[in-house]
Amino acid sequence: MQAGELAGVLGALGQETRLQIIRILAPLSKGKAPVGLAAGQIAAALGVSPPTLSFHLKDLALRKLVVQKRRGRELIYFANLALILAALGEFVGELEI
Amino acid sequence: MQAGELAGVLGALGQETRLQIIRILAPLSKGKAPVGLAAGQIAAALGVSPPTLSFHLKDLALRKLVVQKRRGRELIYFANLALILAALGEFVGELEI
DNA sequence: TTGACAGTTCAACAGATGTAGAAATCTTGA
DNA sequence: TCAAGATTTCTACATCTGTTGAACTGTCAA
Repeated sequence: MQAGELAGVLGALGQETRLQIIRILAPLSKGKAPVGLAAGQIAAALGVSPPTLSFHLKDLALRKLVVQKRRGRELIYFANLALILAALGEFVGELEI
Repeated sequence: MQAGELAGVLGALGQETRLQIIRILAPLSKGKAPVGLAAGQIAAALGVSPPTLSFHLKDLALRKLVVQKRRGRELIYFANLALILAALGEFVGELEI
């Protein structure tokens, strides 16, 4: 993890809407066959407008905290749990030493 | 952990200056006899002005991520590692389920 | 090819945030 | 009591952030 990168990850997760996005995607992003969730469904579930959701998804995707996959005309999003857990785990380890 | 509280903790840590405060305090805030660090020394170590440091310490103290103790005319700060690790641990647990 | 759907990008804006200088507060040592 | 030190609070300001409506892009179905 680069210097300054951890603050970026924590900051990205430290915003209510983005944290909710990760929380709703998490259980749908693991196991043998992750299913993910379409952008529109995330927006509906969270009660935010499409542009607002897209703004946050872009931020999360830039930091690779989510990944997207097209399915027809929908864009399916998945949480990158491996990266998130690695970042948090590294930080926890640093604090515990 | 209350709803919305986790985002607050992550957000507080997701700012370079505040994250550095926690990082510099962490090793000085544990063990049998935590020593902590005076506000002025933190400011000097981080290269930020006293008002700026105070602004961030207030934010961290409000969320109980740091605690203070007076020693003469200095205010010694300690990271509340138990709380930070509990919050991160709870979140990690939620993502891993 | 075209109409509708899904999502993003653009433009604009209010409000929040981070910072530093100046002033105020609190504590101690003489 | 008083001067100096340590830190906070006040004030001001530039920048960043989150949100929205409007416009745009890409995809599919008929």
